[in-house]
Amino acid sequence: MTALKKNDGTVGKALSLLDKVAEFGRPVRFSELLTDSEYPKATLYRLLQTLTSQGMLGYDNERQLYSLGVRLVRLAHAAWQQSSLAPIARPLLDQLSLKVGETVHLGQLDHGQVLYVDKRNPTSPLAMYSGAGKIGPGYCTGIGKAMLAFLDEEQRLRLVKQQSFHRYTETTLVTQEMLLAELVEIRQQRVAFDREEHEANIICIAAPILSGTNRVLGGLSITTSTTRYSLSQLQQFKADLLETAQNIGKLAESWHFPEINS
Amino acid sequence: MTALKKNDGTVGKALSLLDKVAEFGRPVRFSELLTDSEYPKATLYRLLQTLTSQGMLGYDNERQLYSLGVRLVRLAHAAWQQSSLAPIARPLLDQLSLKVGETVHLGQLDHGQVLYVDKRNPTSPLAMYSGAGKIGPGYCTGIGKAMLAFLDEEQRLRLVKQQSFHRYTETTLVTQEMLLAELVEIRQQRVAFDREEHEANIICIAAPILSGTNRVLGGLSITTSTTRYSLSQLQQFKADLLETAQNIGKLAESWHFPEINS
DNA sequence: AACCATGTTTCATTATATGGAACAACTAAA
DNA sequence: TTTAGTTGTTCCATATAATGAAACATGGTT
Repeated sequence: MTALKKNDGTVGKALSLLDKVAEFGRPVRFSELLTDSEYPKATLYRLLQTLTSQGMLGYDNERQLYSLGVRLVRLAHAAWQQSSLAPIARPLLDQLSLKVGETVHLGQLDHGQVLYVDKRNPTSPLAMYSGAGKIGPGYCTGIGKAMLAFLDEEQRLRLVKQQSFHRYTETTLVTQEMLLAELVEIRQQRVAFDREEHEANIICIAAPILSGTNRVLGGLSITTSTTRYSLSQLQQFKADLLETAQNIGKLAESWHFPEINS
Repeated sequence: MTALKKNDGTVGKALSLLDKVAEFGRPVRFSELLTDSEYPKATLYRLLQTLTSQGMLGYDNERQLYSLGVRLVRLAHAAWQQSSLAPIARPLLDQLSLKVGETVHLGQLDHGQVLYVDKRNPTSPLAMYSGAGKIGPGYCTGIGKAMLAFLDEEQRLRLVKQQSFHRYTETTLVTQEMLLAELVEIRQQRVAFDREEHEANIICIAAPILSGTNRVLGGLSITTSTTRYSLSQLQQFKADLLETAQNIGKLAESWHFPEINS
């Protein structure tokens, strides 16, 4: 699941622990971490101590539970602002969502998966963080396939091999071959569809966001349900979707950072 | 500014680099980091390599710029969900904001500063992340003072000493003594006021969120401007504020984590 | 009182990080 | 074209920090 785990010394080990804690999805005991840890007790213990003292983990003394620390929230705010497409794309997302009246997602590639960095839901405005930071599979979401399709061949093959191919629904693509064939199709059409591949009744149309040099920067999708639109009816959004995606790409491209005074 | 920097070995150094990059607020060059770095070139270089390969930093090859990585956004989503008050408090914030018709903030303590983890703005529903993750000073915000006031004496003194006491406005409390005196008052009244101490024309009433054992879990505030309410009129929110804060505390307390099967 | 599970500390050994200096690659000036 | 000046990358002997087996606490259970 977690892509590469090359050895980056102590720092790598410490950071992998953060993922471990995140995986649990709840505060976790030392012993729980120990059981499926590759490190011996003392080592694990000191790593946790370090991370805790650094504020990357929180520790509840009474209950002896480790959880992800608030420092992460602070850092992520900065990360989101300075290195995601979200701040740039914000007004364009607003516009698109308003125009089509459906849910709009903005995503980026992260280790072959889709990291959602922003979302607009025209019916119910949502509280913050409810969408950003979530991840989804690359091989069975519209944004994921759109981004994979437009990578250069080497990267594309590498990331396709990394996919876990879990069969979520009947239409999920479950082999590398099926996915690769679909990606060819997507490159031709310039849009990807999610045909209830990840969740029943949920469909979407998605496009990649490309830089001037055709590097994949992210992906954009319009999501709806089969009770509202048929797959073929989604085609009607294609023009608006492509236009917005292209505009975001342009904006990101021209986003040269202020003065770099050395 | 950055509170404690005890030596936590290599991991500590690496993490402090993340803060450095975050401080810049924009993608940054190697040489920029080098100039105000306490580490020699080679060391800094390898730390950056490690962090980049770990996805904690992103690197733009063409422009040679480091930025905070997407992995942080993913981790932070988990952190926010599992270790902040926000998910628990969400419905109560909605309720309070709706009832009083003013902006509501939810914050937690982070190294003597206020880390805002959620926010409700009744007039303009905001996009995600626009508020969560931001930090504010502890000594001149309502939530900050409310939380400081209810810490045990040892912690309170320690954190008060850490404050930087910058004079934002005429009413900012700029000495430890003034702040400590104010904190006594706050403990008596059970609410704190921000009397335009951080920003002109912005006032708020705030209360701490306490556990059953009176540990400070966070703080809650109702913010408005002097054009809409006077300071004394803010009193009218006191009952609702205290009730909500208490309910959040209770909820958090009873939030015992599912099964901890070893 | 004896036992067991969980968490913490010690310390000799080993592996890793360190940083001065050399090396590239690229620009700007001579 | 040469020379000097940036900025980024690699080397390698040394110093430092991480390691982990085992001993030690601590608290709960029979």
